[in-house]
Amino acid sequence: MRTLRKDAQRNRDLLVAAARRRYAARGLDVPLEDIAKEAGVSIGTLYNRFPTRGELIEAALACKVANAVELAEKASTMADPWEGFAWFIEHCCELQAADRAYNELCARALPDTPEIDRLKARGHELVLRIVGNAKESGQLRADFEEGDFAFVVWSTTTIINATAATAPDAWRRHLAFLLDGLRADAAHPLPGKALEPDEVAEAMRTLGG
Amino acid sequence: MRTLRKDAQRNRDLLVAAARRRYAARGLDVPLEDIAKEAGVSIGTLYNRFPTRGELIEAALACKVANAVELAEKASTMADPWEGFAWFIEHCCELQAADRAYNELCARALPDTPEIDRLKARGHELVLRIVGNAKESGQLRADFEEGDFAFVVWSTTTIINATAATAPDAWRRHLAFLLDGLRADAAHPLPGKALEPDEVAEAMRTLGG
DNA sequence: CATGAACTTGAGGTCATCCTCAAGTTATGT
DNA sequence: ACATAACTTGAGGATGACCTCAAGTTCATG
Repeated sequence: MRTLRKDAQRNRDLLVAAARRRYAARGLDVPLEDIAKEAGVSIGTLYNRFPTRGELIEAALACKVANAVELAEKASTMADPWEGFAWFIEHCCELQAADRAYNELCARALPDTPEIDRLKARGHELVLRIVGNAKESGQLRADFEEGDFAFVVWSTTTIINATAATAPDAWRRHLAFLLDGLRADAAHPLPGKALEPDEVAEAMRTLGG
Repeated sequence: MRTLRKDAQRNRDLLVAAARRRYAARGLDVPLEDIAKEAGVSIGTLYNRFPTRGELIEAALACKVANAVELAEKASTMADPWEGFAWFIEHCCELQAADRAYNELCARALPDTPEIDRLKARGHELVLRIVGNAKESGQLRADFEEGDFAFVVWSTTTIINATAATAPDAWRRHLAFLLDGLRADAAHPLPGKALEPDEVAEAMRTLGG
């Protein structure tokens, strides 16, 4: 990608910032014309910089994904593995609660750019480690698998959306119930088997379309 | 409501049946023209019978709500209170999994007609009883409240949507984790306090709009 | 400066869905 | 069988979002 002319770069920055604000407030389906207006730029300019919807979403939100990966980095090195596991989940949910766009992203897939792929691979690796540590320490139930992780996040998305306006911390209560069910000493036999990583990816694609 | 002319009644029935099919397959946002076409009737006729979107949704789906209330009736009289509680939740989730429209209804509010109000009141009463019984028997944790019930249902909606195509029973695994966390012997202290019934209603309104 | 390439602009074409209404059709009661 | 109220129809106006492009403007470079 060649470097942009100064005015073009400025407009691009304005657009990304505007997109972040509108996405956070109204979700990923906000009309593109709203974003252009918020940026103080014409709709044509938006299309010049971001020919497809996905490119703008990625420019606006890739940093949020990086953010989540940082959380995972930290969680994976915490002294108490259960604390690391629970802390990571809690902070993922906080990200969702703070930003409607991120909430929707948890249930849609981002476009596959090299940058996103790298983040995904790293996140994947870290989740494996976090889950593995917590199981080894005997605190996380042994039948919890990596594929169950997506469920934990998905399980709070509707709650967060529903209660954002009236009781923005309500999801914490639900999460506490669920975490209690994930402790080793709570375990009862499970029905079915966990999803494989590619099944999780496929499921996200389903939701997006 | 006066009785309809014979042809009008027939068209109404066709419309309701068509709406059920389209809603179940594609969700509540399916275009009205699709429903009219599926019913083999013009769009004008649809508007004659159902001047507002809500009226058609109600005509098509009130029976599903009645269905859920029947489940609650049965659950509330089951011999083992924990079984009743878990059985009811499981079957609510099955309803969601079988019908995309019902899934969406769990997170939107139905219009308030006398019929719906009656069902809601009865459902409310039965949930109180189911939860009360399970707590009294010492199987359900004592800090679970009626307002937490909505969370249990909401927690599966995204999972059900995401996995409907690829792993239609995956939600059962998640629900098993959560139920383990709801057993009395799993209880750890909870953050925050439960939602009041009016807060739940308000939250549903938020999601719908 | 001057010139061309890069960039911006917004009116307007396209599309999908919503909803209405004037004209035509059908059921129903006498 | 007839009159009339009830009903159906589908073309088309209204809306809102998408996306394009020809004309105008600004930047960067010699």
